[in-house]
Amino acid sequence: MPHTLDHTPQGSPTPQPDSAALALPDVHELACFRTSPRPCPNQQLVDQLKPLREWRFLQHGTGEPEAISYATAVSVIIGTPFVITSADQARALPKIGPKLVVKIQEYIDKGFIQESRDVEQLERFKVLRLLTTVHGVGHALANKLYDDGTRTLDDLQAMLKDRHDILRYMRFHADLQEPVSRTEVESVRDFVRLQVDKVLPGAHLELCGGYRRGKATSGDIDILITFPHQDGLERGFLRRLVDRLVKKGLVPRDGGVLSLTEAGSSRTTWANRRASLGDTLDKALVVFRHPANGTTRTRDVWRRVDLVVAAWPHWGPAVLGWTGSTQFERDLRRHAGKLCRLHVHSGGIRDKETNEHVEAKTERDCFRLLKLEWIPPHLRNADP
DNA sequence: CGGCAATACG
DNA sequence: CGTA
DNA sequence: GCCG
Repeated sequence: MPHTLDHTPQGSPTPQPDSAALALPDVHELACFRTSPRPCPNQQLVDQLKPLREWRFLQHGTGEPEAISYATAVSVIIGTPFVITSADQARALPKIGPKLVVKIQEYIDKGFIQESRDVEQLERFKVLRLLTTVHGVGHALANKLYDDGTRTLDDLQAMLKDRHDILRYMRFHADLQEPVSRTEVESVRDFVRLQVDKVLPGAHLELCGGYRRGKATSGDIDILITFPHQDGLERGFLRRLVDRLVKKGLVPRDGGVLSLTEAGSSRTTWANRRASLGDTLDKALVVFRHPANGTTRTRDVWRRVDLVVAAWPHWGPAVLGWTGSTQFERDLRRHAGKLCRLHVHSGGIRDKETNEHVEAKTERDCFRLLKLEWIPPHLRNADP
């Protein structure tokens, strides 16, 4: 059983008060067995390790071992419910090996990590971070551009004269870098809901992503849509919604739709072979015009919105998958594959053997299927 | 030394 | 390769 | 980078 809220009173009931090794709770290696609040007890340490993690992401990409190792290590520290005050305590944590122990020791001694400060000063680090803020520019292209001399966003636009998608996107880039407050996220959802209801009434909208995890601000806005108890109504809905948003001027016709995939619709409108293999979600990544309101917004602003339409029988996995955080999802799927012989993805849960879909209408159904204790969204902040 | 979450789409 |  |  996981440590739910293990208040370990530091002292009295311990047999040997002289021992430095007071009974501290074990920290599970998987984020889906831990609670990950934000901020966490070791927030300052996490803040120090964050640039090192990002640096590896920028150099190698998010899927490479060099990056994953740091992501998992930082995630473990986030999920550690006590303040780490010694190298021994660090060494006892899963995924924390010799290299990380040295870094943590340095932090305990000095309150900072020199390599972290050095990385933040690196020209290459700063520029890669800047370039990858552009939609469509990942670590590979960013590194190539840097090697070719790119240092600013103007440089980038000069270098990518043939990438019309990226050039069109740049018109909105400055707005899209601004953090979005929770109240603004809710306002955008209300604007979207208005249009959703006109396309087809009866939809249920749910804000996911960082917002649902309780973050004070969000980078983009994840809106999940379903039609409760009405399997099938969602087919073709997203295209009609996006068409309407474009016609209304809420999404720029020229470059406002970054991508539109209709995996769920195209597959099921074709024949009635539902629930067999990999139902997927329809999703649209758009640039959304959030109209001025005269008070908090004196002008229209552009916001990144992800619209995701899920069929009602797969609502649970959809909400679970789009709530995150990234590390929480990784560990969840690792656990599912390792112990439950289940395939988990945002479009559904399947038995690895029979390949059959397992119904999960709610998020709690997913936790139950995976034999996990419920972890509320605000304790799934397993990434810095 | 192999594995590290997942995978469709453009 | 880049994105969620 | 860490683990089995």
